[in-house]
Parts: sequence; C-alpha cells; structure tokens
Amino acid sequence: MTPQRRVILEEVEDATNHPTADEIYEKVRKRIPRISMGTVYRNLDVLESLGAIRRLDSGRSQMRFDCNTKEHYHLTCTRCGRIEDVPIQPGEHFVDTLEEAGGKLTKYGIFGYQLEFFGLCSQCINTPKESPEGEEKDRLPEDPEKDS
Amino acid sequence: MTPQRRVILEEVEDATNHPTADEIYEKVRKRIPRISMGTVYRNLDVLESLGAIRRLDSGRSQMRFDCNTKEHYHLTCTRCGRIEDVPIQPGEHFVDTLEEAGGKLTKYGIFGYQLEFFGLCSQCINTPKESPEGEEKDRLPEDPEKDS
DNA sequence: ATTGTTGCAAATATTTTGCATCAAT
DNA sequence: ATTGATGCAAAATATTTGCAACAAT
Repeated sequence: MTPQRRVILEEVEDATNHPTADEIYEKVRKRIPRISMGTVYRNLDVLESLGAIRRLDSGRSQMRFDCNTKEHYHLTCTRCGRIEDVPIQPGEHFVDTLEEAGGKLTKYGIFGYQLEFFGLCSQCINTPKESPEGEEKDRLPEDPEKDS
Repeated sequence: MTPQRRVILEEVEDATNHPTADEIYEKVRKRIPRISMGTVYRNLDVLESLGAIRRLDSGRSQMRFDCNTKEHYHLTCTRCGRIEDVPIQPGEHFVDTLEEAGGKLTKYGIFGYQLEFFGLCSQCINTPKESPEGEEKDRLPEDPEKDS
C-alpha cells in the first residue's frame, strides 16, 4: 500500500458521485502533483482486484469507479450522464422480487445479472429542461448522448 | 438508403452473434472493398437513430450491434465475451415479475431499466475449461477479462 | 445548385504498456 | 540484490471528424 495507492483509494471513497479515472486523477493530482495517469489506472486495477472498489460500466466511453462494493443499484441519468445510487433499501420488496426472478435463470446457465436503471438524477429532475424550443426528449438507454 | 447503408444493415441482420463495428466492417468489405470504417460507423449511427438496429453495451470496450430491436435480454458470456440472446419468451413469468418490479420505480424518477445477464454462453457451457491447473473461476460482471 | 454521402486521413479519447528509476525489504 | 511501484512517454484501441470528391435530386 504505497502513498499513491492510499490516496487514490481515499479519493474514490470520498467521491460522492461515481468518478471517472480522469476525475480521480485530477483530485489525486492536487495532493500528489507528480502522479501519472498510468499510476492511477494501475492502482484502480489493483484496488479492484483487491475488492476494495468496483468498476462500473456506465454505457458511455469512460469507466467509472465505486467504493461501495456491496450490492446496490445504479441509475444513469439520461440527461447528464451522472450515475447515482438508486434509493432502494436491500430489504425492499422490489429486490426480493428480482432475486426470486433472477434465481429462476440458473437453469439457462446464467449465474449473475446486472440491472441498471435509466431516468433523471436527483439534480436533473429538479431542473427545467435546457433547450426550451427543441423538445429535446430524455434519452433511452441505447441512445447515449450524441451532442456534446 | 445508399448501397453502403443497405449492405451494412444486411450484414447486421445476417449476423447471428451481436457483431462489433469491426466485424461488420470486415464483412461489408468483402462486398464493398473500398468502404471505409468511417462510413460504417456513420451508418451504424444512422441506422440506430432510424430504429433499424440497436447498440449494445457489452461492458467491454467495443460496442456491439443488434438488428433485433424488440425487447429481449442478453447474456454476456463470462468466459469468452460472446453475447447471445437469453432464451426467455416474452410471455414467461419471469419477465412479468420483472416488469412489475420495474414499474414500481417510477416514483424515483426512473423510467427505464436494462437488465443484462452473465453466465456461460451455449458454446462455453458445453466446453470443458481450458486451463486445467489454474482453477480459473468464471468471472463476474464487474471483472471483465484481465488475461488476453 | 443543393443536399447528403463517401473514402481517406487525421484527430480524439480512453486506457495500456515499456522502460529506466526509485523505494523498501 | 530483489521485488514491486512509480513517472514519463509512447503505443494501442475504438471511435469520431474535416474535407474534397461524388451522387442524386
């Protein structure tokens, strides 16, 4: 556990959003200015295989990282791309239903599943749409942002 | 609908696996040798926004494409990375359960979800593991292949 | 003429890797 | 000494884009 690795882990843990490697790099760089991107990526890999963090696939080009390795669900915002945790408690009926349903699939050779939600994040849901003329629809999963 | 676009669509439709842009390019190139990768990507985009094909995010670095735009589920093979359709009929109880569960989430501002399964594809499930000594476990979703 | 599409090449973006050096056993 | 980790730069990968030429209205 080198200083670099510790700081990288701390920054993933402190991040409230689910940061990209680049965001982590920028934060770590404030504390260790000479750190390199390669070190960040290498340590994110190591921390992942240690089970300290999880790698999330947001459906966009960049990977995101999460220090919460417990089972929970993510919401990808169709407007801004932010990922946040879905506010469902592990005990809720929804999860039971899903677990039960998922269990039925083992007969097909399936032993895992991943569920992602799409909608508006807590920030965007309270923000009026930007382009007032354009009737810009919120995008569905398979239509990640085209504009820039 | 240019010849290029038609051929690209045909190749996505003919592919039984869920091909990557590169695989599509290689196939199209056999019929239109001078086609360029840019044209393939541009047309995959166009075809997607026409609703003719879907873009799948396999959790790996390359996008994959699917001409089946109807709702269905995918299994990503944890051993070889292949994507195949989950042999669940739309009417099966499992899907109903899931739909019901998913519907309960609208109160959180969630209007869509995507479910992916992980397991062994029909090919790998009938193949003995390769490395006999290494106890090489099948990998879980968040642990895409590390070896090469 | 205008519009949209192509092929090509160059650019972009993200992630990975080679390598000499450094740090800690 | 050996081992593993670092910083740096270069490479690799996947995708996107600028542009001149082409095709069809």
